[in-house]
Amino acid sequence: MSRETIICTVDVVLLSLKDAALHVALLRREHEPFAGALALPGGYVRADEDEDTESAAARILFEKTAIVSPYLEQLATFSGRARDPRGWSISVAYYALVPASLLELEHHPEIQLLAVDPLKGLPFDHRDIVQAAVARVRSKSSYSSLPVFLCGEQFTLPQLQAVYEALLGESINKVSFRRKMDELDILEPVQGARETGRANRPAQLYRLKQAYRKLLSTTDRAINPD
Amino acid sequence: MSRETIICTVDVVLLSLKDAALHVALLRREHEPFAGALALPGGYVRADEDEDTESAAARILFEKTAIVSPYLEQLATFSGRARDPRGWSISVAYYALVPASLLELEHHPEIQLLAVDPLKGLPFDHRDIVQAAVARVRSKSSYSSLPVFLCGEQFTLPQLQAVYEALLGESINKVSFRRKMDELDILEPVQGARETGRANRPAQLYRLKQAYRKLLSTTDRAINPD
DNA sequence: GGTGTTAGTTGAGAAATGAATCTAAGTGGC
DNA sequence: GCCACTTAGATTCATTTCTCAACTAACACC
Repeated sequence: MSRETIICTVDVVLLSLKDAALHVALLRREHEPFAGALALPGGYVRADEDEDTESAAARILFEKTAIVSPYLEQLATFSGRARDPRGWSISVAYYALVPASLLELEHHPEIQLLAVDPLKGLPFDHRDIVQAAVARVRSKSSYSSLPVFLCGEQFTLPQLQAVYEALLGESINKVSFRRKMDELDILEPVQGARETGRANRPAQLYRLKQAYRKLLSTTDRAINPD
Repeated sequence: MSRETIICTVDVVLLSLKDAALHVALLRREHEPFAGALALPGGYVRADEDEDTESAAARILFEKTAIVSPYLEQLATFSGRARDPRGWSISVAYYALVPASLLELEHHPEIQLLAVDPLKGLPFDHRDIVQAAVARVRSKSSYSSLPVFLCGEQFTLPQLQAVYEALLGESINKVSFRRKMDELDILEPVQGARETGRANRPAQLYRLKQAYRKLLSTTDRAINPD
């Protein structure tokens, strides 16, 4: 290996909300180092197969979890000698947001969901990577529409507010929240659809407007992490 | 070259303010491809020499321009087949902010400063990278202390406000600006030091508080691009 | 000492925010 | 069928925050 040639990997931080707390999806490693340990899904970037690192991330996430995330964004690149016992390495980290319904245990028995808050015991620098992803998601949550990707296809405003509150760790004023959602102008009511099965007034169901449903290009989003 | 082995480079977007407009520092390429064209300073990451990609960026910036930037932050990683005629490649991009005084032409004759606003004719995907850096700087300018790194060691509040206004492209209310600076609590007046040499009331000189003068760690900043 | 120019502060009016209240729309008890 | 209960969603209004303009301050120059 020439001195300018390097092994490049990607790691994916797959986040979801469970019991009103952020959880990260981890898999048991099959190979050394750290065989048997819980770690982020990751793998090698293949210049001959992958269009770029984002498609490498999507490929690896799908190969390892069979999940196609509606939101996948580049987080940062981690490099150095300390992060892997085998020596200097580089990894482009991505983070993905999926609704809890996509991670139901019966369909994905290999995925372990771990709360991100007291997070410990991860191999490599995966704890740093997860914390970076969590910080980014929480930071963007205060002024963007990011959290809608943690909800399912359709959701009510009270549900969405609860998601924001879980991420930000504080309660939000109902009027302010609805005003902000109105300003963002990214939601549309699902005509005629209301919540069902509760013993009180059912809430209006909303969904992301079509224009925001498909992913923006990676660079657009990586650049304006806000 | 095995299929999982890749050439990894870094590119540095060195930004400064000249004539109230953002400019990017470019160098003439010595080698093919695009020999002779103006391009971002960049080079190979060397696993045997560089601690990580950030120190690679600092090393390359210094080797090519003799500049040590007080602010250097990871921007994003660009990859794919289209960005380099030689084939699939990957580059970790960093951006740096320096005061105009550090770029005076007599000391750096090899550096060409180009306004970032109508930016065209750059090789590779360097235009995308510069635009990403500019978008990031502008975006962070609205709520952070980033722009102080475009000023010199000491500066007055009216000078700093002019820098913010140049970046944001709009005028800022004087009271709001001073209130925000006060809240940020990152500046301290230089005792006894005031602006000199103008025919009116001289302004108080300020500087970044010591705690903010040294760089934070890359990951800290890359994670919270806000 | 007066004048012009820019620094920095003050205060009134406008706008945004947030807590409490009120009305609406369902279910279930009786 | 009517009433009580619960939660959705709108409204009200006090409070805070922002904005603009005017005002005072400090210097150089004439």
